[in-house]
Amino acid sequence: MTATIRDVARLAGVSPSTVSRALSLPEMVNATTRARVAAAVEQLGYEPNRAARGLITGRTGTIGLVVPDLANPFFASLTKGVQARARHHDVAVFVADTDEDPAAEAGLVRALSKQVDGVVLCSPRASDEELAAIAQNTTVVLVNRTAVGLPGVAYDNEDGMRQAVAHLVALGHRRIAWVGGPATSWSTQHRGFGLRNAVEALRAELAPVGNFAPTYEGGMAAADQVVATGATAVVAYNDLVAIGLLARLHSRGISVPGDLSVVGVDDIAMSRMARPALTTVRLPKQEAGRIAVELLLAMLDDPDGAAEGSKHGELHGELIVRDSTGPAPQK
Amino acid sequence: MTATIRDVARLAGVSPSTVSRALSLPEMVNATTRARVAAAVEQLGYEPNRAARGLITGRTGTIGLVVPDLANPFFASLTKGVQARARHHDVAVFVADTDEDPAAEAGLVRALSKQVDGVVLCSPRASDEELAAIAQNTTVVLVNRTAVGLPGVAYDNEDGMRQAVAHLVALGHRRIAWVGGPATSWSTQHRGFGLRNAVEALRAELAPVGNFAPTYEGGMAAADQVVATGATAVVAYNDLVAIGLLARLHSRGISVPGDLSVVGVDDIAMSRMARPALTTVRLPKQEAGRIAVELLLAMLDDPDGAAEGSKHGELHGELIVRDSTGPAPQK
DNA sequence: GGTGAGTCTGCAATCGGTTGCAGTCTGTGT
DNA sequence: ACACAGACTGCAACCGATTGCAGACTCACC
Repeated sequence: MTATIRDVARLAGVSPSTVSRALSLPEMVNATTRARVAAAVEQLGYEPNRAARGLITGRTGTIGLVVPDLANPFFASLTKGVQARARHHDVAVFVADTDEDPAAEAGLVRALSKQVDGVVLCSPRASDEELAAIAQNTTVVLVNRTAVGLPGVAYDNEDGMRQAVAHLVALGHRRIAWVGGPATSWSTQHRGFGLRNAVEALRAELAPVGNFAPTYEGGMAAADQVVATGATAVVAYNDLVAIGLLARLHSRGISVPGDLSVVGVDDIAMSRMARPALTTVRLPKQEAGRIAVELLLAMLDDPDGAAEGSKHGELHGELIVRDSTGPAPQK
Repeated sequence: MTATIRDVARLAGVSPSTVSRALSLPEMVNATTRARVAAAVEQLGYEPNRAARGLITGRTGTIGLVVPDLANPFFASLTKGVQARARHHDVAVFVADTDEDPAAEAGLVRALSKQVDGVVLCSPRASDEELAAIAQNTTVVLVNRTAVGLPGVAYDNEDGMRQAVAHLVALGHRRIAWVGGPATSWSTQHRGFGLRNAVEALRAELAPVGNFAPTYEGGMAAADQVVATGATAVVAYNDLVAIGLLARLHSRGISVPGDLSVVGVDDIAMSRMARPALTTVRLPKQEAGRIAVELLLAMLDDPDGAAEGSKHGELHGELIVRDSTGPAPQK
């Protein structure tokens, strides 16, 4: 059906080996031969069979991506970034969605690992030990978190929280509530930590209201507790939670930002469309995917990991001020 | 590194052929031998190398999915459905995002087609001819549209529009505006058609305001024209457009649903969170992905297409009434 | 006991490439 | 004229599976 390397060889009047070399090690073959091969390749529209190549080289030209939930715009953007960068390197991407089920992750990665050269893993909930076990048999790059000994790309959450708090304090807020995401989530821990530091440095006060699902519903559920803290501003785990807060606050007749300022994290598309438009810490999502791919491919090209230094990527957020934050209300 | 079929054979004291058969054609091998093989497989954690198998069978156990934009929640849901169903069949999915560039599609599908058994293609803009050309060399299932001669799964847009119009007419609306998406989009054409029919059947009046980008910005841009038509209700191409409308109407001080009722299509997550919560025609998105996969796999198993009858899937939308529609204002 | 059918199992070819090794050819230095 | 290095190229083995074909063995039946 489709042309094989033998067809090309016949047409060019050379052996298959020469064709193979002309394609992968061009400097090893005579320029005129190379031209004949190129012509034959062109004429037949030949493209090497990846399965056959992979069989002998041990590389598949494919990477895997595991995310908790594709329908979450944060992960969708991440996937876009991974995908675009991989295509740029002529690498295909298997996407697997765990449906927010951390237990399924290990199995998925194991199944994937047989078919790919490496995996970009987005696993906010798994423990460091679980991750280490997974990385035992597969080349893995973490994304959106770190774990000792494993390469990864993550956000500088502390810096992001510092920006948010500085903004709020400048607006006169002194007591700031914090709606955390799942307690086991890496981001929850780091954002909480960053927040505590920032608040302390600026002589304000933090009022954590506990852990909630990282969803719109989570935000709705948290809203009343936020109000009860008496805080004049709130930082939410992410934008979905912040938008949930907005909804519940609105229905209780609490004005944003008049009575309460709200800050999210992520800057998903929806945040711009919320009412009031959400002030948030924008995280470069596609960028994270891109860097993760680069990291992974670099590791695959250099399995000994000589380039230890570059095994971590760190990305910075940027505060986007919109309409959900304003001056603290006068007592 | 990992166990091969030879290792298993040696451990079980049989030939590789027998191992292969024990796994793929169990009834061909003696029960006791089969048990020995099974034990060896278990002990070694053997799993057949897909590349090697694909080389000889010509099947890769992989399908491709091409979508315009993963960041669009509609396509993200679709992808989830495809992905879940494929995993259920132990088939991996390559995801490719064309970045809303119809020109890139053909190339992408061609590149993909070398590596997969078939492709689920979501291409709202391409012409029937372009699709036919693509399907020449690859097994393709269309999704979210139809084209003559090609298998696919699509929504019954006319039925959905009928539901929307019936709802609006029941609320007393007589003049209904229609904000179309891209003119070349299959869905725009079919929704427009369905709308005209429904409006005519119910003795109402349709006021089309032209074609806009299928985005929030598109909706913002369309809003003033909608108002200018004097309609008391508007059906938007999709939810993103509807939410854009909501935003612009709000900033102009036009009350929804007091002055104008708004209906979207899709029911993306964001619609529930809009203010007012959006009335919309819910399209079963994951279901579409699932059915497309089933269709594709069936075609692959039966290349002659004996099962002509089942080559099309049709899905129905369901009107979800929320707060953006209400009684028509009294003149 | 011999024959034939039937059931398993193994041999070896094959899929489409890649690569170590050896051979050919050309050109240069002496 | 000869030896030798260097540049290409081809042969053949190999990656890890699947599968047509044939051999081995069992069993029943005549």
